[in-house]
Amino acid sequence: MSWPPFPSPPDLSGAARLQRELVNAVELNGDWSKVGLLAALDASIKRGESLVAAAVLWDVQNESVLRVAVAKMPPQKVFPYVPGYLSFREAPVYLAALETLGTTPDALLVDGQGIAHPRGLGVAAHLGVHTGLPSIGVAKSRLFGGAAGVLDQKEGCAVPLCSERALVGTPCREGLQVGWLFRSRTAVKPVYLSPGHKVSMSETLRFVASLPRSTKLPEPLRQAHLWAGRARREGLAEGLVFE
DNA sequence: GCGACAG
DNA sequence: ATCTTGTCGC
Repeated sequence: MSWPPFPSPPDLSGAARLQRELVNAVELNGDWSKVGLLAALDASIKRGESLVAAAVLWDVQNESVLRVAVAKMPPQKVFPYVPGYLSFREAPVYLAALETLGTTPDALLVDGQGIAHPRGLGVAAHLGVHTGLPSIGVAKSRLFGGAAGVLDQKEGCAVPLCSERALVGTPCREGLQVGWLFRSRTAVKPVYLSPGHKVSMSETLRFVASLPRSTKLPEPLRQAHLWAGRARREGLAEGLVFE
């Protein structure tokens, strides 16, 4: 559970170059039926303050939180938020939180896009390729792709999220599926699911739909969101903050 | 030039 | 992402 440091490009063109290079390493297949340990990742930040990340180790079988780790990164070291480049901002602190967890999970569930990204490499896909771990992205809003059809209001329903244009240098043509629009709760805004790494399109939906959820976010991510916010507001120290 | 734009 | 009051529904 020790990974290389996460690269921090000097500018956006350098970041885009890295994304176009790493997108070729993304693997869109894999069986998640035996994923027992899941790590859910989310971050919280307030202007001028540190970026705080929470990694929640989730027991898939028992649907419970096993452990929670918190990591922080000083504002000066935090890459600016630019749509399309979120991984350079959040992945470094996610990596630190994962190391603190002390256990390598079987897979990652990340707050953000997987391959449903302008260059095919959202934060979930990037983190998956960097760590070699299977990953799925769950985003609360759209970055790339359009819904193929009308999404039913009923919870559990889904419609494909398809590419609005071809992505040069990749097999992605216009119209190719890049994820799912998933209604986690009846009459609630849907979430955008997309494969990150080592997972197929169908497994992405099957796995997320199998997770318990009381709100639009699957429970592991909701917990990560709560802990990240709590850690930031209450100034919790870095390290294991639960179990 | 204009609109879109994860967190 | 963050902040915020009221409001609606189970």
